[in-house]
Amino acid sequence: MKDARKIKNLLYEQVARIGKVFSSPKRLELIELLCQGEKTVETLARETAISVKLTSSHLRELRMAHLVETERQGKNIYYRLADKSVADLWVQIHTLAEERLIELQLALQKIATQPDDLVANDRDSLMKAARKGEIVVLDVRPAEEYLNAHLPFARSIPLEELRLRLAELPKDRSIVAYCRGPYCLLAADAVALLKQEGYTAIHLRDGVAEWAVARA
Amino acid sequence: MKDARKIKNLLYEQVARIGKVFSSPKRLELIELLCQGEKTVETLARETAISVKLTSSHLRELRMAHLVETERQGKNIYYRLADKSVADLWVQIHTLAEERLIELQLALQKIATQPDDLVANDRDSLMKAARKGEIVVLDVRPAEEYLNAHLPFARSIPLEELRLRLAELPKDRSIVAYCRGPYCLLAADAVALLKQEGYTAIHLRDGVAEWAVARA
DNA sequence: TGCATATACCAATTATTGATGGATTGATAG
DNA sequence: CTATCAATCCATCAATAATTGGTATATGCA
Repeated sequence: MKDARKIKNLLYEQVARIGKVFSSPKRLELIELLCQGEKTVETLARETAISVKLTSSHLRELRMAHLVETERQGKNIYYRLADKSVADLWVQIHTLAEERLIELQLALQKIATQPDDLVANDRDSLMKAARKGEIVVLDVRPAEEYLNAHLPFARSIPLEELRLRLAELPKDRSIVAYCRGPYCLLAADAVALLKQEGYTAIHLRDGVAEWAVARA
Repeated sequence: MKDARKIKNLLYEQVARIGKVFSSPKRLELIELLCQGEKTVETLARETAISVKLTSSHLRELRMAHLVETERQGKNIYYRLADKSVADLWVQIHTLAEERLIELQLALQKIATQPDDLVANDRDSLMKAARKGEIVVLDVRPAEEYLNAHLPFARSIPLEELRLRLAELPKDRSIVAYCRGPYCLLAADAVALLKQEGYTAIHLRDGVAEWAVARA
Protein backbone atom coordinates (compact mmCIF):
# COMPACT_ATOMS: atom_id res chain seq x y z
CA MET A 1 0.00 0.00 0.00
CA LYS A 2 2.69 2.51 -0.89
CA ASP A 3 0.04 4.15 -2.99
CA ALA A 4 -1.90 5.15 0.11
CA ARG A 5 1.09 7.02 1.53
CA LYS A 6 1.58 8.87 -1.72
CA ILE A 7 -2.00 10.06 -1.74
CA LYS A 8 -1.87 11.07 1.91
CA ASN A 9 1.29 13.07 1.39
CA LEU A 10 -0.41 14.86 -1.45
CA LEU A 11 -3.23 15.90 0.85
CA TYR A 12 -0.95 17.22 3.58
CA GLU A 13 1.14 19.05 1.01
CA GLN A 14 -1.90 20.94 -0.15
CA VAL A 15 -2.79 21.99 3.37
CA ALA A 16 0.82 22.98 3.94
CA ARG A 17 0.48 25.44 1.03
CA ILE A 18 -1.93 27.37 3.18
CA GLY A 19 0.25 27.08 6.26
CA LYS A 20 3.24 28.34 4.30
CA VAL A 21 1.44 31.56 3.51
CA PHE A 22 1.12 32.23 7.22
CA SER A 23 4.76 31.44 7.95
CA SER A 24 6.28 34.75 6.92
CA PRO A 25 6.01 37.93 8.99
CA LYS A 26 5.73 40.11 5.90
CA ARG A 27 2.88 38.10 4.50
CA LEU A 28 1.10 38.23 7.83
CA GLU A 29 1.36 41.98 7.81
CA LEU A 30 -0.09 42.08 4.32
CA ILE A 31 -2.93 39.82 5.32
CA GLU A 32 -3.73 41.99 8.30
CA LEU A 33 -3.94 45.01 6.02
CA LEU A 34 -6.09 43.16 3.53
CA CYS A 35 -8.45 42.35 6.39
CA GLN A 36 -9.25 46.07 6.42
CA GLY A 37 -10.41 46.05 2.82
CA GLU A 38 -9.06 45.90 -0.73
CA LYS A 39 -5.89 47.79 -1.51
CA THR A 40 -3.45 48.32 -4.36
CA VAL A 41 0.04 46.87 -4.38
CA GLU A 42 1.49 50.31 -3.95
CA THR A 43 -0.67 51.06 -0.93
CA LEU A 44 0.20 47.77 0.67
CA ALA A 45 3.88 48.39 0.04
CA ARG A 46 3.74 51.87 1.51
CA GLU A 47 1.81 50.90 4.62
CA THR A 48 4.06 47.95 5.41
CA ALA A 49 7.27 49.72 4.41
CA ILE A 50 8.13 46.83 2.12
CA SER A 51 9.50 47.47 -1.37
CA VAL A 52 6.92 47.25 -4.13
CA LYS A 53 8.72 44.39 -5.79
CA LEU A 54 8.89 42.34 -2.67
CA THR A 55 5.30 43.14 -1.83
CA SER A 56 4.30 42.01 -5.28
CA SER A 57 6.10 38.72 -4.91
CA HIS A 58 4.56 38.01 -1.53
CA LEU A 59 1.14 38.84 -2.92
CA ARG A 60 1.85 36.42 -5.72
CA GLU A 61 2.20 33.66 -3.16
CA LEU A 62 -1.08 34.61 -1.56
CA ARG A 63 -2.67 34.53 -4.99
CA MET A 64 -1.23 31.14 -5.86
CA ALA A 65 -2.67 29.76 -2.63
CA HIS A 66 -6.02 31.20 -3.72
CA LEU A 67 -6.29 33.26 -0.56
CA VAL A 68 -6.59 36.57 -2.39
CA GLU A 69 -8.19 37.79 -5.58
CA THR A 70 -7.11 40.63 -7.83
CA GLU A 71 -8.98 43.09 -9.92
CA ARG A 72 -7.56 45.64 -12.27
CA GLN A 73 -9.00 49.14 -12.03
CA GLY A 74 -7.28 51.39 -14.51
CA LYS A 75 -3.57 51.45 -13.83
CA ASN A 76 -3.86 49.83 -10.44
CA ILE A 77 -4.42 46.28 -9.37
CA TYR A 78 -6.52 45.83 -6.27
CA TYR A 79 -5.98 42.87 -3.99
CA ARG A 80 -8.63 41.58 -1.66
CA LEU A 81 -9.07 38.50 0.51
CA ALA A 82 -10.76 35.72 -1.41
CA ASP A 83 -13.03 34.91 1.50
CA LYS A 84 -13.93 36.07 4.97
CA SER A 85 -12.56 32.79 6.31
CA VAL A 86 -9.05 33.97 5.45
CA ALA A 87 -9.47 36.83 7.89
CA ASP A 88 -10.87 34.38 10.42
CA LEU A 89 -7.81 32.20 10.08
CA TRP A 90 -5.50 35.18 10.60
CA VAL A 91 -7.36 35.97 13.81
CA GLN A 92 -7.21 32.34 14.94
CA ILE A 93 -3.50 32.11 14.31
CA HIS A 94 -2.51 35.30 16.05
CA THR A 95 -4.81 34.48 18.92
CA LEU A 96 -3.17 31.09 19.35
CA ALA A 97 0.23 32.74 19.14
CA GLU A 98 -0.76 35.15 21.89
CA GLU A 99 -1.97 32.28 24.05
CA ARG A 100 1.10 30.12 23.61
CA LEU A 101 4.12 32.40 23.14
CA ILE A 102 5.30 34.22 26.23
CA GLU A 103 7.61 36.34 24.10
CA LEU A 104 4.64 37.67 22.19
CA GLN A 105 2.75 38.44 25.38
CA LEU A 106 5.69 40.41 26.67
CA ALA A 107 6.12 42.32 23.44
CA LEU A 108 2.43 43.19 23.42
CA GLN A 109 2.60 44.50 26.95
CA LYS A 110 5.19 46.99 25.81
CA ILE A 111 2.87 48.63 23.33
CA ALA A 112 -0.07 48.48 25.72
CA THR A 113 -1.30 51.78 27.00
CA GLN A 114 -0.21 52.10 30.58
CA PRO A 115 -2.93 50.75 32.91
CA ASP A 116 -4.41 47.97 30.85
CA ASP A 117 -6.31 47.58 27.65
CA LEU A 118 -9.79 46.38 27.18
CA VAL A 119 -9.91 42.66 26.97
CA ALA A 120 -12.09 39.97 25.55
CA ASN A 121 -14.79 39.60 28.20
CA ASP A 122 -15.59 43.30 28.12
CA ARG A 123 -17.07 43.11 24.64
CA ASP A 124 -20.69 42.80 25.68
CA SER A 125 -20.63 45.60 28.20
CA LEU A 126 -18.70 47.74 25.74
CA MET A 127 -21.41 47.38 23.12
CA LYS A 128 -24.10 48.08 25.65
CA ALA A 129 -22.40 51.30 26.70
CA ALA A 130 -21.82 52.30 23.09
CA ARG A 131 -25.46 51.72 22.24
CA LYS A 132 -26.56 53.95 25.10
CA GLY A 133 -24.04 56.59 24.10
CA GLU A 134 -22.21 56.38 27.41
CA ILE A 135 -18.92 55.98 25.57
CA VAL A 136 -17.59 56.94 22.15
CA VAL A 137 -16.16 54.15 20.02
CA LEU A 138 -13.52 55.74 17.82
CA ASP A 139 -12.10 54.22 14.64
CA VAL A 140 -8.71 55.83 13.96
CA ARG A 141 -7.88 53.95 10.75
CA PRO A 142 -7.82 55.70 7.37
CA ALA A 143 -11.30 56.69 6.24
CA GLU A 144 -11.54 54.10 3.43
CA GLU A 145 -11.01 51.30 5.87
CA TYR A 146 -13.76 52.63 8.09
CA LEU A 147 -16.07 52.87 5.10
CA ASN A 148 -15.33 49.28 4.15
CA ALA A 149 -16.32 47.95 7.58
CA HIS A 150 -16.29 49.16 11.16
CA LEU A 151 -17.47 48.27 14.63
CA PRO A 152 -21.08 49.01 15.50
CA PHE A 153 -21.66 52.60 16.70
CA ALA A 154 -18.08 53.56 15.81
CA ARG A 155 -17.21 57.04 14.63
CA SER A 156 -14.30 57.66 12.25
CA ILE A 157 -11.48 60.06 12.87
CA PRO A 158 -8.26 58.90 11.21
CA LEU A 159 -5.23 59.29 13.46
CA GLU A 160 -3.73 61.79 11.02
CA GLU A 161 -6.65 64.16 11.48
CA LEU A 162 -7.18 63.55 15.16
CA ARG A 163 -5.24 66.52 16.49
CA LEU A 164 -7.20 68.92 14.30
CA ARG A 165 -10.57 67.38 15.06
CA LEU A 166 -10.30 66.99 18.82
CA ALA A 167 -13.21 69.36 19.28
CA GLU A 168 -15.56 66.72 17.88
CA LEU A 169 -14.99 64.52 20.89
CA PRO A 170 -16.64 64.91 24.29
CA LYS A 171 -14.53 65.30 27.42
CA ASP A 172 -17.16 63.94 29.77
CA ARG A 173 -17.29 60.45 28.30
CA SER A 174 -14.71 57.72 27.73
CA ILE A 175 -13.26 57.42 24.24
CA VAL A 176 -12.61 53.81 23.23
CA ALA A 177 -10.16 53.84 20.33
CA TYR A 178 -9.45 50.89 18.05
CA CYS A 179 -7.57 50.31 14.80
CA ARG A 180 -6.57 47.30 12.70
CA GLY A 181 -6.01 44.89 15.51
CA PRO A 182 -3.60 44.14 18.32
CA TYR A 183 -0.46 44.69 16.22
CA CYS A 184 -1.45 48.03 14.82
CA LEU A 185 -0.10 51.07 16.61
CA LEU A 186 -2.62 53.65 15.44
CA ALA A 187 -5.00 53.27 18.36
CA ALA A 188 -2.21 53.27 20.92
CA ASP A 189 -0.95 56.55 19.49
CA ALA A 190 -4.45 57.96 19.47
CA VAL A 191 -4.97 57.06 23.10
CA ALA A 192 -1.68 58.67 24.05
CA LEU A 193 -2.64 61.86 22.26
CA LEU A 194 -6.13 61.94 23.75
CA LYS A 195 -4.90 61.41 27.29
CA GLN A 196 -2.38 64.15 26.86
CA GLU A 197 -5.19 66.47 25.82
CA GLY A 198 -7.22 65.67 28.88
CA TYR A 199 -9.60 63.07 27.50
CA THR A 200 -10.48 59.77 29.10
CA ALA A 201 -9.25 57.29 26.51
CA ILE A 202 -9.07 53.52 26.41
CA HIS A 203 -7.38 51.23 23.90
CA LEU A 204 -9.47 48.42 22.44
CA ARG A 205 -7.22 45.81 20.89
CA ASP A 206 -9.77 44.32 18.54
CA GLY A 207 -9.98 45.24 14.91
CA VAL A 208 -12.98 44.41 12.78
CA ALA A 209 -11.66 40.93 12.01
CA GLU A 210 -11.12 40.09 15.67
CA TRP A 211 -14.51 41.50 16.52
CA ALA A 212 -16.20 39.44 13.84
CA VAL A 213 -14.63 36.22 15.09
CA ALA A 214 -15.58 36.97 18.68
CA ARG A 215 -19.18 37.59 17.61
CA ALA A 216 -19.44 34.27 15.74
CA MET B 1 9.67 56.28 14.25
CA LYS B 2 11.86 53.47 13.03
CA ASP B 3 11.41 52.05 16.47
CA ALA B 4 7.74 51.36 15.79
CA ARG B 5 8.56 49.25 12.74
CA LYS B 6 11.03 47.24 14.74
CA ILE B 7 8.48 46.42 17.38
CA LYS B 8 5.82 45.55 14.81
CA ASN B 9 8.15 43.20 12.98
CA LEU B 10 8.87 41.50 16.25
CA LEU B 11 5.18 40.85 16.75
CA TYR B 12 4.62 39.42 13.28
CA GLU B 13 7.70 37.28 13.62
CA GLN B 14 6.27 35.67 16.70
CA VAL B 15 3.02 34.86 14.98
CA ALA B 16 4.95 33.53 12.01
CA ARG B 17 6.57 31.00 14.36
CA ILE B 18 3.17 29.42 14.71
CA GLY B 19 2.46 29.60 11.00
CA LYS B 20 5.79 27.97 10.26
CA VAL B 21 4.80 24.93 12.25
CA PHE B 22 1.82 24.44 9.96
CA SER B 23 3.86 24.89 6.79
CA SER B 24 5.29 21.40 6.54
CA PRO B 25 3.27 18.36 5.44
CA LYS B 26 5.08 16.09 7.86
CA ARG B 27 4.36 18.31 10.82
CA LEU B 28 0.72 18.52 9.82
CA GLU B 29 0.53 14.77 9.81
CA LEU B 30 2.06 14.66 13.27
CA ILE B 31 -0.37 17.25 14.53
CA GLU B 32 -3.30 15.31 13.16
CA LEU B 33 -2.11 12.23 15.02
CA LEU B 34 -1.58 14.20 18.21
CA CYS B 35 -5.18 15.37 17.91
CA GLN B 36 -6.14 11.76 18.63
CA GLY B 37 -4.32 11.72 21.97
CA GLU B 38 -0.84 11.59 23.42
CA LYS B 39 1.71 9.34 21.76
CA THR B 40 5.38 8.44 21.99
CA VAL B 41 7.94 9.51 19.42
CA GLU B 42 8.23 5.96 18.23
CA THR B 43 4.50 5.57 17.74
CA LEU B 44 4.28 8.82 15.85
CA ALA B 45 7.19 7.80 13.65
CA ARG B 46 5.66 4.42 12.91
CA GLU B 47 2.20 5.71 12.11
CA THR B 48 3.48 8.43 9.81
CA ALA B 49 6.21 6.29 8.25
CA ILE B 50 8.74 8.98 9.06
CA SER B 51 12.15 8.06 10.50
CA VAL B 52 12.41 8.40 14.26
CA LYS B 53 15.13 11.00 13.98
CA LEU B 54 13.20 13.16 11.61
CA THR B 55 10.07 12.77 13.69
CA SER B 56 12.01 13.84 16.74
CA SER B 57 13.31 16.93 15.04
CA HIS B 58 9.88 17.96 13.78
CA LEU B 59 8.47 17.42 17.25
CA ARG B 60 11.24 19.63 18.55
CA GLU B 61 9.92 22.47 16.43
CA LEU B 62 6.42 21.92 17.72
CA ARG B 63 7.82 22.02 21.22
CA MET B 64 9.78 25.20 20.62
CA ALA B 65 6.61 26.86 19.37
CA HIS B 66 4.96 25.74 22.62
CA LEU B 67 2.28 23.86 20.71
CA VAL B 68 3.04 20.51 22.33
CA GLU B 69 4.13 19.33 25.75
CA THR B 70 6.18 16.31 26.68
CA GLU B 71 6.11 13.98 29.59
CA ARG B 72 8.48 11.18 30.36
CA GLN B 73 6.90 7.89 31.36
CA GLY B 74 9.61 5.33 31.96
CA LYS B 75 11.67 4.89 28.85
CA ASN B 76 9.27 6.72 26.61
CA ILE B 77 8.53 10.37 26.08
CA TYR B 78 4.91 11.16 25.41
CA TYR B 79 3.96 14.13 23.30
CA ARG B 80 0.60 15.80 23.54
CA LEU B 81 -0.95 18.99 22.23
CA ALA B 82 -0.43 21.85 24.65
CA ASP B 83 -3.99 23.01 24.25
CA LYS B 84 -7.26 22.13 22.56
CA SER B 85 -6.94 25.29 20.49
CA VAL B 86 -4.04 23.71 18.60
CA ALA B 87 -6.40 21.02 17.35
CA ASP B 88 -8.92 23.72 16.51
CA LEU B 89 -6.35 25.54 14.43
CA TRP B 90 -5.47 22.37 12.54
CA VAL B 91 -9.14 21.92 11.72
CA GLN B 92 -9.49 25.55 10.65
CA ILE B 93 -6.47 25.37 8.39
CA HIS B 94 -7.37 22.17 6.62
CA THR B 95 -10.96 23.37 6.27
CA LEU B 96 -9.79 26.57 4.63
CA ALA B 97 -7.49 24.57 2.39
CA GLU B 98 -10.41 22.41 1.33
CA GLU B 99 -12.49 25.48 0.59
CA ARG B 100 -9.86 27.27 -1.43
CA LEU B 101 -7.69 24.67 -3.19
CA ILE B 102 -9.30 22.88 -6.08
CA GLU B 103 -6.40 20.44 -6.20
CA LEU B 104 -7.19 19.35 -2.69
CA GLN B 105 -10.86 18.92 -3.47
CA LEU B 106 -10.02 16.70 -6.40
CA ALA B 107 -7.56 14.63 -4.39
CA LEU B 108 -10.16 14.14 -1.68
CA GLN B 109 -12.74 12.97 -4.16
CA LYS B 110 -10.40 10.18 -5.14
CA ILE B 111 -10.36 8.68 -1.69
CA ALA B 112 -14.09 9.27 -1.19
CA THR B 113 -16.21 6.16 -1.01
CA GLN B 114 -18.12 5.90 -4.22
CA PRO B 115 -21.52 7.63 -3.94
CA ASP B 116 -20.74 10.45 -1.55
CA ASP B 117 -19.67 10.92 1.98
CA LEU B 118 -21.58 12.43 4.77
CA VAL B 119 -21.11 16.14 4.85
CA ALA B 120 -21.31 18.98 7.26
CA ASN B 121 -25.01 19.74 7.39
CA ASP B 122 -25.91 16.15 8.17
CA ARG B 123 -24.37 16.36 11.60
CA ASP B 124 -27.54 17.09 13.51
CA SER B 125 -29.64 14.43 11.88
CA LEU B 126 -26.77 11.97 12.27
CA MET B 127 -26.67 12.51 16.00
CA LYS B 128 -30.42 12.21 16.27
CA ALA B 129 -30.37 8.88 14.47
CA ALA B 130 -27.46 7.68 16.56
CA ARG B 131 -29.26 8.58 19.76
CA LYS B 132 -32.31 6.62 18.72
CA GLY B 133 -30.15 3.69 17.68
CA GLU B 134 -31.29 3.85 14.06
CA ILE B 135 -27.68 3.81 12.93
CA VAL B 136 -24.40 2.57 14.35
CA VAL B 137 -21.58 5.08 14.66
CA LEU B 138 -18.36 3.13 14.33
CA ASP B 139 -14.92 4.33 15.42
CA VAL B 140 -12.29 2.34 13.52
CA ARG B 141 -9.20 3.98 15.03
CA PRO B 142 -6.90 2.08 17.39
CA ALA B 143 -8.57 1.41 20.73
CA GLU B 144 -6.42 3.88 22.73
CA GLU B 145 -7.52 6.73 20.54
CA TYR B 146 -11.15 5.79 21.05
CA LEU B 147 -10.57 5.68 24.80
CA ASN B 148 -9.01 9.11 24.74
CA ALA B 149 -12.01 10.69 23.02
CA HIS B 150 -14.71 9.65 20.61
CA LEU B 151 -17.94 10.84 19.03
CA PRO B 152 -21.11 10.51 21.08
CA PHE B 153 -22.75 7.07 20.83
CA ALA B 154 -19.78 5.69 18.92
CA ARG B 155 -18.71 2.08 19.27
CA SER B 156 -15.06 1.04 18.83
CA ILE B 157 -13.83 -1.63 16.47
CA PRO B 158 -10.32 -0.87 15.24
CA LEU B 159 -9.92 -1.48 11.52
CA GLU B 160 -7.41 -4.25 12.22
CA GLU B 161 -9.97 -6.25 14.12
CA LEU B 162 -12.94 -5.43 11.96
CA ARG B 163 -12.90 -8.53 9.78
CA LEU B 164 -12.90 -10.79 12.81
CA ARG B 165 -15.58 -8.87 14.66
CA LEU B 166 -18.08 -8.34 11.86
CA ALA B 167 -20.66 -10.37 13.76
CA GLU B 168 -20.96 -7.56 16.31
CA LEU B 169 -22.52 -5.29 13.71
CA PRO B 170 -26.15 -5.36 12.57
CA LYS B 171 -27.01 -5.82 8.90
CA ASP B 172 -30.36 -4.09 9.15
CA ARG B 173 -29.00 -0.68 10.08
CA SER B 174 -26.55 1.72 8.49
CA ILE B 175 -23.02 1.73 9.82
CA VAL B 176 -21.45 5.18 9.87
CA ALA B 177 -17.68 4.77 10.08
CA TYR B 178 -15.23 7.51 11.00
CA CYS B 179 -11.53 7.74 11.85
CA ARG B 180 -9.00 10.53 12.43
CA GLY B 181 -10.40 12.99 9.97
CA PRO B 182 -10.69 13.59 6.27
CA TYR B 183 -7.08 12.64 5.47
CA CYS B 184 -7.11 9.35 7.29
CA LEU B 185 -7.82 6.28 5.23
CA LEU B 186 -8.97 3.94 7.98
CA ALA B 187 -12.67 4.69 7.68
CA ALA B 188 -12.61 4.51 3.89
CA ASP B 189 -11.07 1.05 4.12
CA ALA B 190 -13.59 0.01 6.74
CA VAL B 191 -16.49 1.13 4.57
CA ALA B 192 -15.10 -0.77 1.61
CA LEU B 193 -14.82 -3.93 3.68
CA LEU B 194 -18.27 -3.56 5.20
CA LYS B 195 -19.93 -3.01 1.86
CA GLN B 196 -18.19 -6.02 0.44
CA GLU B 197 -19.60 -8.07 3.29
CA GLY B 198 -23.14 -6.91 2.63
CA TYR B 199 -23.48 -4.14 5.17
CA THR B 200 -24.88 -0.69 4.56
CA ALA B 201 -21.89 1.50 5.33
CA ILE B 202 -21.30 5.23 5.09
CA HIS B 203 -18.08 7.22 5.48
CA LEU B 204 -18.14 10.16 7.87
CA ARG B 205 -15.22 12.45 7.19
CA ASP B 206 -15.10 14.11 10.57
CA GLY B 207 -12.71 13.05 13.26
CA VAL B 208 -13.13 14.09 16.87
CA ALA B 209 -11.30 17.37 16.30
CA GLU B 210 -13.50 18.33 13.34
CA TRP B 211 -16.59 17.31 15.27
CA ALA B 212 -15.56 19.42 18.26
CA VAL B 213 -15.06 22.51 16.10
CA ALA B 214 -18.39 22.03 14.35
CA ARG B 215 -20.13 21.75 17.73
CA ALA B 216 -18.61 24.95 19.04
C1' DT C 1 27.81 -1.95 37.14
C1' DG C 2 26.95 -2.52 32.37
C1' DC C 3 23.88 -3.09 28.50
C1' DA C 4 19.77 -2.13 25.73
C1' DT C 5 16.25 1.05 24.47
C1' DA C 6 14.15 5.56 23.50
C1' DT C 7 15.05 9.93 22.27
C1' DA C 8 17.63 14.15 21.92
C1' DC C 9 21.57 16.77 20.12
C1' DC C 10 25.13 18.07 16.56
C1' DA C 11 27.18 18.48 12.03
C1' DA C 12 27.05 18.24 7.14
C1' DT C 13 24.40 18.29 2.72
C1' DT C 14 20.93 19.45 -0.17
C1' DA C 15 16.58 21.83 -1.28
C1' DT C 16 13.69 25.77 -0.65
C1' DT C 17 12.69 30.54 0.32
C1' DG C 18 13.51 35.53 0.76
C1' DA C 19 15.31 39.54 -1.10
C1' DT C 20 17.16 42.61 -4.69
C1' DG C 21 18.20 44.67 -9.35
C1' DG C 22 17.13 44.72 -14.19
C1' DA C 23 14.07 43.96 -17.91
C1' DT C 24 9.05 43.54 -19.37
C1' DT C 25 3.94 44.04 -19.78
C1' DG C 26 -0.54 46.67 -19.71
C1' DA C 27 -2.95 50.71 -19.33
C1' DT C 28 -3.63 55.58 -19.48
C1' DA C 29 -2.55 60.41 -20.76
C1' DG C 30 -0.73 63.50 -23.82
C1' DC D 1 2.51 56.22 -30.92
C1' DT D 2 5.31 57.55 -27.26
C1' DA D 3 6.04 58.52 -22.39
C1' DT D 4 4.77 57.25 -17.96
C1' DC D 5 3.13 54.72 -14.12
C1' DA D 6 1.77 50.38 -11.81
C1' DA D 7 2.90 45.96 -11.34
C1' DT D 8 4.91 41.63 -12.73
C1' DC D 9 8.50 38.43 -14.28
C1' DC D 10 13.19 36.71 -14.23
C1' DA D 11 17.90 35.85 -12.67
C1' DT D 12 20.78 35.92 -8.89
C1' DC D 13 22.60 35.60 -4.21
C1' DA D 14 22.04 34.97 0.62
C1' DA D 15 19.52 32.85 4.26
C1' DT D 16 16.87 29.20 6.06
C1' DA D 17 14.84 24.60 6.33
C1' DA D 18 14.70 19.46 5.62
C1' DT D 19 16.98 15.36 5.92
C1' DT D 20 20.42 12.02 7.24
C1' DG D 21 24.22 9.90 9.92
C1' DG D 22 26.87 10.00 13.97
C1' DT D 23 27.00 10.64 18.85
C1' DA D 24 25.27 11.67 23.53
C1' DT D 25 21.93 11.22 27.46
C1' DA D 26 18.57 9.17 30.35
C1' DT D 27 16.02 5.28 31.92
C1' DG D 28 15.16 0.54 33.09
C1' DC D 29 16.70 -4.00 33.54
C1' DA D 30 20.07 -7.87 34.25
